[in-house]
Amino acid sequence: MWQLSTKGRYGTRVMFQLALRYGEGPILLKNIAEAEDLSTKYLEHIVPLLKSANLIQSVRGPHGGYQLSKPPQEVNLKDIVEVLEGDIAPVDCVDTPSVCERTEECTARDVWSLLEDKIRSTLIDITLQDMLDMHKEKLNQESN
Amino acid sequence: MWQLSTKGRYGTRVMFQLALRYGEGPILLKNIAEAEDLSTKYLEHIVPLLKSANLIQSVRGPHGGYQLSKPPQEVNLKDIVEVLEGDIAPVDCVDTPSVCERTEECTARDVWSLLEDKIRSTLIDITLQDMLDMHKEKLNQESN
DNA sequence: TATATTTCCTACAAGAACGATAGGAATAAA
DNA sequence: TTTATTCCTATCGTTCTTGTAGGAAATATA
Repeated sequence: MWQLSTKGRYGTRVMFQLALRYGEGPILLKNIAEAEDLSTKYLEHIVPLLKSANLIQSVRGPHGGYQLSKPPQEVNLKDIVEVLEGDIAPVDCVDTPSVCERTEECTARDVWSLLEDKIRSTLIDITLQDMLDMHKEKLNQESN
Repeated sequence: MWQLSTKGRYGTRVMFQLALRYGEGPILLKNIAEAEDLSTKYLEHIVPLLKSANLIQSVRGPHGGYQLSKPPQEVNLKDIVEVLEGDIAPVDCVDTPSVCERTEECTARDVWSLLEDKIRSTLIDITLQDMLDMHKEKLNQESN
């Protein structure tokens, strides 16, 4: 396929929820799961990826939870997707030429490389703050 | 994952080979497989997708094979990838809102939709003729 | 210190997708 | 009638996906 797995999809939504509540201290994973209608137990499987990339911090025990390591305007989607899904490139040979002997002569690889550049720059251009702004804009339009 | 399957990768390379030999009549699948170092038997599984989308035509029996339905400059990568991999969108809910009840309020979906637009326009912009040109350019550079 | 709360870690598992291989039917040229 | 080729269907092992489950470790609070 050509699609994000639940890691990428759910993980992004977790980051969005943490951005919504940035500055409020640690947020319970249970609350995030409820807000996004996801399984807490499954999120426990995904969240460590975000933590190991230092995108979020955790606090254990009562009053614990998760919070962003950096303010929303300093976190972009490329960072998030990359840690959740692996390389951005649509084919392995773009980032890891050694997987195929034909990489040098392969014109197909060249176009996938072009595509990767576009995807990467698009994702870099979107920060969590942008998502917050989009969210706020949506709420405003609803009330009109 | 977030990557093209062999359908998308091999299928694109088949289209490239057919573009290389456009106008020469039907090309044997066996020859394409050899040129791209792929399994003929496996390509037999992929090629029908291209045919059902009318991107290529087939001729059965001796002197048979496959050829492009349209000249290389009229075939773009979006057409190819879409028929091989399905929807271009990185998540189902962008093209098929009914898969999730949260589509209207979901800001994550909004950004995936932005991403789809970029991917789609990038792929539309690249034709098989562009790939032929890139290939030719490469050969020229080699000989210098 | 005891308890409750929360993250963290590991194992398990059903189902789907992936990446083929295999055999033969249908078609058509020579 | 033979041969070349596409076409169709079945099968198969492996990996990935999408979870569930149970408990260990850490820590705030009473």
